[in-house]
Amino acid sequence: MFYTVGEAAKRLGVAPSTLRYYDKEGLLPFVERTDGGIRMFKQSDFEGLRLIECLKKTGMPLKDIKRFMDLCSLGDESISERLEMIDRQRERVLGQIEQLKENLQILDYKHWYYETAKSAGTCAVHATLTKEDIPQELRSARECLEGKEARRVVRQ
Amino acid sequence: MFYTVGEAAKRLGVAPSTLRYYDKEGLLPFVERTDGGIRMFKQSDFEGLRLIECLKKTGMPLKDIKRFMDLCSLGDESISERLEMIDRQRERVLGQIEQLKENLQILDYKHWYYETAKSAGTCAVHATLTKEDIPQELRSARECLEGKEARRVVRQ
DNA sequence: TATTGACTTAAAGTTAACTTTAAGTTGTAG
DNA sequence: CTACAACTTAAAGTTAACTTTAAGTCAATA
Repeated sequence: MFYTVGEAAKRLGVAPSTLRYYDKEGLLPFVERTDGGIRMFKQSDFEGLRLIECLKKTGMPLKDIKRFMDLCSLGDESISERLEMIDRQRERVLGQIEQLKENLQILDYKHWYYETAKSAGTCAVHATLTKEDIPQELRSARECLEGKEARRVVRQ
Repeated sequence: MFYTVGEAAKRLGVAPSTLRYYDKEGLLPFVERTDGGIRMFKQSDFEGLRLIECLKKTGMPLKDIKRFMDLCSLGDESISERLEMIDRQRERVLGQIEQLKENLQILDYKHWYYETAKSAGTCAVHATLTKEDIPQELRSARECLEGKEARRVVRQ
């Protein structure tokens, strides 16, 4: 069972032009053609496409994804290097999640800030509040916004 | 105590040209100038800059950040709308974290895949493995890669 | 007061990742 | 066999977010 570029694109939720572009950039060396030159996406091609999707959604640039695909074409010689690329990407994703969680805390603080201001009818209410009025779990985000430098305690 | 654009940029870990660009785009309406036209970043400006950083790192486009800054300039009238923007961004971040976690599972599966192939010296080893050989927690990621459509069971 | 490094702006250049356009080809349905 | 929708490529266009360049100004130090 085969898919044309349009059908494959629909199944993946991307534009056909995107798949053609990826192919042109060398990300899809596994896609075969009819004698007439029409791309035929096989069932097994979607595994590669889903990995590309995964790498792209975790921020890997297309040229690095191409590098990975090139390694795949090299066969068993390149297993270690592919593993290294995967591991580096895993580390990056862990870092991204951490950073998003930190930024989420700032947004949580801002949510509280504007909820409070909305109730009071004015942002000026925050001048009347003390540290203790800030919900416990939002205080560190508040300090981050205040721009307290992460202090490094150095003892000699 | 004031900072020039270069000092502020260093403190924030960005290029001075970036801050000038943000200013030109209207993201920094709060930054004042000397008579000679030199930007003077005050301590309190850094709170705005850190919020911009937060919104940017969570994927908000600059034009939306500008919109938020414009709302801030409007004063208490715009509290509700600012709250809505913050809440929408929080939702987006929660979604981003979820998506990263899903993609992390795929990378975890690929890590196992290549670790196993590396030990065996060939990717062909995976043809000899059954579902049961795949670590429990990696099976759903594997199925995702295989591209099983999320099946909707419709009973009449 | 002269030097000098950091500042200013406007405008052009860069990069990634597509998307669109134009001109032509393929392959299926009637 | 013809029509027509969907395919093909190459090349140009788009967008966001900067960065670089060029020409000039500011302000702290010798």
